[in-house]
Amino acid sequence: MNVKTASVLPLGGLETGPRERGRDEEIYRSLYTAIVEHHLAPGARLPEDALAESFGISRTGIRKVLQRLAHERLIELAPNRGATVAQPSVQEAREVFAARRIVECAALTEIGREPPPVAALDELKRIVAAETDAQARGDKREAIHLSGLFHLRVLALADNRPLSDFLGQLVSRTSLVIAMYGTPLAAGCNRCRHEQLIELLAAGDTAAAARWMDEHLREIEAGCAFAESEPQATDLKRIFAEIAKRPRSEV
Amino acid sequence: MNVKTASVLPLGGLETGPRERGRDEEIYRSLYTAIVEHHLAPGARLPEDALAESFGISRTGIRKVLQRLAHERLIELAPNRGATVAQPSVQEAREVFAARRIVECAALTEIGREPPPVAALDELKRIVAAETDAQARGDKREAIHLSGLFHLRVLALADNRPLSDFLGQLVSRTSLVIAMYGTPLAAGCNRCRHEQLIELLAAGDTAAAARWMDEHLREIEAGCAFAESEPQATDLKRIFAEIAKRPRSEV
DNA sequence: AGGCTTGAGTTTGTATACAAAAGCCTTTAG
DNA sequence: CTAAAGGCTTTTGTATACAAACTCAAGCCT
Repeated sequence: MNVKTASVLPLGGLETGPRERGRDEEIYRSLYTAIVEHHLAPGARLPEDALAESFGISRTGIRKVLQRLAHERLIELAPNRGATVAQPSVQEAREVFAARRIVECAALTEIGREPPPVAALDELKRIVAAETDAQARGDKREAIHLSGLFHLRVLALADNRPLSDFLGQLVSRTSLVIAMYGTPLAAGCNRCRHEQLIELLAAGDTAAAARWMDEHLREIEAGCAFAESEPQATDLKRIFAEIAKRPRSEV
Repeated sequence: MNVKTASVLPLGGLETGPRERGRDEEIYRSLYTAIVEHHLAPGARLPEDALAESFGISRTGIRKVLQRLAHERLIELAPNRGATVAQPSVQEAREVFAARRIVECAALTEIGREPPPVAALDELKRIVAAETDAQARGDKREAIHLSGLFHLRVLALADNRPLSDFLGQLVSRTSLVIAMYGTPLAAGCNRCRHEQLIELLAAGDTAAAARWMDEHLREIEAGCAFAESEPQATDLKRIFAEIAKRPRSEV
């Protein structure tokens, strides 16, 4: 989609800007990934200077990205205090799950009674397969990512952009909630489950699909141990260097 | 809520910054109001220079506000082209209505079976009364504003912050849709309708309330004539001067 | 005569500089 | 030895300057 030039340059790049457009989109992507994949723990401070240096641009560019993340509630922006990775409270966590139940279930009952196109179902099957594979390899991060992607692609069946964007936010925040309150075993039981939903969708039984989704989300929520967590120090440069060199699973 | 100092200063203020916090919140509010109350037509250009001069701050502060509005999809931010008031396409308009149906109806069925607290119902009645009054005076802008507020306060019964924020965005965008496609008579039939919903809520009949809401939103959508509209030139300074001196209805 | 190119003027993109606020550490007095 | 106060450092807030990109229009070439 974007240019994806060879911007893995020495990171201490001499020239001020490689002039490729979508540079800040790339920076946003890096920070986003770092947060939802738990490379940055909730509560971690994000000083503008450090970020600017890490990405080789000035604070001006960083602030734009930070404000976008703040609007998506992935970070918190306190006046004169700067940015920190958001730490959703227990109440916020429950509200995120409640919102997901409402949106995802309602959208599922709204989609037409006839089964979705086979191409869409095939894509869902591919995601589940990749999810199975990731779990077999013990790659927890990829598994969480693919689980979120599955929910997103299911909602895409409703063909409603505002709703899809909103669920994207909720899925991201769910990732934060799991970072704070999630138990390791909670993410494990998704595999078989997601396959069940595909079957219900293929059969065109939207009512059953909605009921299934409600139960599924309640199980995930129940798998969280809502207790407090503590912040931890992080070194930003190492984290982003690792993210940059990782292969990217298609969005 | 915020300090609300006497910041109606001569507008050509000599000192660089009055130092009151919430200054850009106030600027955001002005722009937001100008857009949703149709003082700024869809497609109107919003040059940073002109806005900066109008509000007496530099472009830096304006850009922050502009990015927030862009994220809420009230304006569109084209690279190297600047900001314009969003012009939702017909498809986007329909998606906004569809999203509202899904969210508002589902939230209504989710709220507890017992009737809401009397204080909440009283507030809704007050809003409807103000709405009736505004329509009697022929104050179309206030009527639209109060109609949106009514929907927002109804959803507040679900007590879910993410959902409320999302509906806030959808209501704003509905205002834009009406600016582009709305027929003058469409907004007129809301009065009696809103009273009906209060009765259903008071009776605790959430299923009927959800059905009512679905039909209500479909009627509003049906009241729109989905055809094209043309941009128009605007003088920013006069618009914001008028908004600043207008009395503000709460929230 | 029409389309393409080139130029000025305008608007946005980005960096940097400076000022204000918050945090932290030292120092001092009780 | 503790606690409060003061300055010092770090970090953010804001403006401004300069560079790049786009718009629009006039002129030139085909």
